Amino acid sequence: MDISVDCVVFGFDEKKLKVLLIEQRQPGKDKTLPRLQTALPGDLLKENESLDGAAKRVLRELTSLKGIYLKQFHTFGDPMRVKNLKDQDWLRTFRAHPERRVVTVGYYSLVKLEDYSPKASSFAGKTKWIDVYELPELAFDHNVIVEYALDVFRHELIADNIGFELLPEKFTLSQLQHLHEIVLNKKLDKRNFRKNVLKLDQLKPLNEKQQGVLHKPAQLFQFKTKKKS
Amino acid sequence: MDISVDCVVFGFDEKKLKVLLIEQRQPGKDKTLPRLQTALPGDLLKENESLDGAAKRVLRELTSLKGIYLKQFHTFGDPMRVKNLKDQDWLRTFRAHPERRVVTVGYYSLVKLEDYSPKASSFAGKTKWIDVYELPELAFDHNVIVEYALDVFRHELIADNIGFELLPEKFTLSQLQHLHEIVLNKKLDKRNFRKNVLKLDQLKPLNEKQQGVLHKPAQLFQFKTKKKS
DNA sequence: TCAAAAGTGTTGCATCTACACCCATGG
DNA sequence: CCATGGGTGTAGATGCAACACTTTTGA
Repeated sequence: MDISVDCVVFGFDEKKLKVLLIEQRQPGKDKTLPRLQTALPGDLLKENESLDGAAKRVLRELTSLKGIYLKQFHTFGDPMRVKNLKDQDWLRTFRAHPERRVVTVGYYSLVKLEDYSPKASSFAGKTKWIDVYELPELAFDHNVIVEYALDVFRHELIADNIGFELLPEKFTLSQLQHLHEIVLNKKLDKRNFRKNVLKLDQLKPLNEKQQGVLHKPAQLFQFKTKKKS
Repeated sequence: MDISVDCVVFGFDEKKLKVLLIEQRQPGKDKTLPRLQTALPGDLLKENESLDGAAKRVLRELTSLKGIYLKQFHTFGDPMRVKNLKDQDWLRTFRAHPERRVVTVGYYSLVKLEDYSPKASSFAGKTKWIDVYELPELAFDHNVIVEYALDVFRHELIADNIGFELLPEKFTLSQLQHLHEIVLNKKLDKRNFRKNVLKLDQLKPLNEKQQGVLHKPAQLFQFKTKKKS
């Protein structure tokens, strides 16, 4: 039995909440056409690696960012989760033991898109940001895993206001609010949102304003400091 | 690499919050004295078993109760978690591959003590209920696992009022309140507690009162119905 | 009649929601 | 000077915490 980690990497581009996916053209075998496989980044756990370590490694292979928000949220162990035909065909192209059962530990991660640049080196396939609300069919049970991650993320966004993990280093309150609105899928009141988020005392106003916008430039803020939970 | 599940089974006896543990005398090897090993119930995942299935099986082997509250809460994968000496000695007494690394998926469970009766058949060792606030040193990282479980349980007790899962079928509001007080480790106001818990509309008052108590007998309640989350 | 826990409402305070107008900037 | 989003305060409603006395039963 194998163990893997899969990472649901969320990013935010001012309009959409996105998930980082790996797209790979599956070589056509015999008469069948090549299929496009889309999957979460993940990998088998190495012999001397912790779970968190494996998740970090997977992230490092995707991007060179450090200090990214990363959290284990659930473990998926259906005995059949990697057994269906198209997934098996695909696994055979790169796994030593494609037929083995795999239990996977799900992590979700929040990255600042402004800093993100894909690392070409690793992950043979191409990485792609895809709107979380418009996901294609993914490999294995990865659609389920993303839904689960999103669910947990929403709860933690409300409870811990971790939204700024998805925004640039310096951001405006409107950006933060838009993010919340998209993740939670509902409109929020501007004045109330600002009161609430400022009361949490996690944001530091900067002596700096937005530049080059065609309206009144907004105050920029910065995330104060890691909070202990 | 192996995968196991470990179950943190909580029970409540009107005074204390307890955890069900397995106690086994570890045969002394050579000159050393026999040691007492205390551990969470758990087992390796079988080839065709889901994680939830394995957790249920472990529970079934402890007790004949069905329909018990059971929830996955975290997965523990430190590469060294089963490697220390005393744990290795013990593992050698019953594991086919004691040296193998084990990643374990933690479940916690709530059982009604009134219905509980230990199943002698399985788990060679003896089962024991131990106060969660006075745990001895447990095998592996089981102390950490219990702490984690307790933490999650507290949050879910507040959020979902799952307390009645630990009480007899019929219970009084005072019993429920005492349970909350012990789990959360703080005193609660009687009137407010009753208002709150009744507002949730999960309890059905019965046409029945406590019997044989030397004070005004209390109204009995029953948990209404499984709520969907 | 005593002891022991059951049961019950109200008030003040804090929090949340709903809501509309002026401001600063770039074009 | 116009368009665009930025920024701000309040009143009313709601929710929550604090608090004390009467009731019922068994002994």
